[in-house]
Amino acid sequence: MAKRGYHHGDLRRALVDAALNLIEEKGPTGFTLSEAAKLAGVTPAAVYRHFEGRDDLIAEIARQGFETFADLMEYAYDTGQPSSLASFEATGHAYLAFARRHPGHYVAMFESGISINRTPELAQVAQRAFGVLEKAAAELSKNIPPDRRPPPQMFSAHVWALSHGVVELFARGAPGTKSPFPPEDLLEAGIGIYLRGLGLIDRDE
Amino acid sequence: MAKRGYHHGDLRRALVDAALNLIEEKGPTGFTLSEAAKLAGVTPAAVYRHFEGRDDLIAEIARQGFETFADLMEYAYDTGQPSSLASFEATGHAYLAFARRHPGHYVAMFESGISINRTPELAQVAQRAFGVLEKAAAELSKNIPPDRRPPPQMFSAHVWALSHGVVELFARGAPGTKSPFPPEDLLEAGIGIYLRGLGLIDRDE
DNA sequence: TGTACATCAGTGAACGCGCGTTCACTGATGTAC
DNA sequence: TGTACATCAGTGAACGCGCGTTCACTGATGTAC
Repeated sequence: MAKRGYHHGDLRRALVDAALNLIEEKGPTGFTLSEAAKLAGVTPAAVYRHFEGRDDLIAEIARQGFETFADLMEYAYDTGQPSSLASFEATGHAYLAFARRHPGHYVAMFESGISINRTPELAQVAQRAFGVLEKAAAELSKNIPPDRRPPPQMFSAHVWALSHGVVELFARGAPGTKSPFPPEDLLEAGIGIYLRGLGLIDRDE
Repeated sequence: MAKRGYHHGDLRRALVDAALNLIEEKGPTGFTLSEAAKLAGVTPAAVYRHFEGRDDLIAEIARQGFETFADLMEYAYDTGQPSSLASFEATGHAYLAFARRHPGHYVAMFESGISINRTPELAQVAQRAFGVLEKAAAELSKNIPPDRRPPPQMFSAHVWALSHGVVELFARGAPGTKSPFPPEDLLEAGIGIYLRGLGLIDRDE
């Protein structure tokens, strides 16, 4: 058995894990401080030794989520280099992969209602994540003739919106809104068509 | 003053309006039955004369929302006829216009957690709305050579996802996630690039 | 037109519940000597 | 090695709150005669 600290060992982490499970199961609304504490085998009051309160716990989950998210995006970007096209496509895949593999984090980040500017630390790590997408978009856009080149921020926004929409509508157990296509295929095809529209992929490719 | 019914006149409608205002202001979480009743100038218990409970009230709001949404989509579609391209683009605009003009309805429909299959009536009206988009996509796709034509359901899914993503990320007062572009422009440009990618708009147009 | 009656929308009090948060405390762990 | 002490993570009881929902009721409105 791993070394334990004072009493519980690593309650902070245990609370984060418990809260993640609850968020995954019941959505951001279904999560309560008390239940997370109970899941971690601890009194609700104990939570206050590690977090300022409910919102602080959610914010910490979001922060960890953005951290992982940014790492994945950066890794994907590097994987695609030196091709700016491959890098761009890889970040798109990474987005969806993150949402699938870390649904609780994703919810805490985008649906929990906590502000991305809640703390400077949170804002910074979120910016790191989005920065990767923007960088990939900026480099890719250099391949477009200047006269028909949309602002790179615009087209990273497009990819982000498409990815987010696919996640929300089709990648979740969202009741009643099922697609006949796997979300991965849907997103990949969508980005492919989009890039063709920008003239970045050959029409017959 | 308009004719009043028994006591309140039209409490059912007043409750829906009150709930809509609350949802717009505070999100789906912030809405409570008691507060909606209070806003309508009535005791919480009175709500049960008109709705089975909290969820039933939300579902009714979603139903009305889908009704309006479907009407707008159909109107937009008709406006674009006989050009399938114009019809398709018009439904895209209608999507965003609806989300902007009826934010409370939009939230009740897509973010409240109520299932689209809660009642057959709700499922039916939702299907009517999405059916317009699918029809527009199907007609448009006839202009694409069969060998490079993606399934029309796929491409209505793309437009839906892009629209939803733009709404969620950029069209709302979502804290911290602002785009330097108006959501309308963002969506229009995105759909334009996408249609170019499908070969439905000339590259130089 | 006036009276007696039926209807039923809305009242007001009450309920049980779980929430987030506070507080003085306890007792296991780590540390100094 | 053993003892006295300090630390502080977690306890347990309590709080005030607003929630959704129920119930017997009341009294304004509509209707029959």
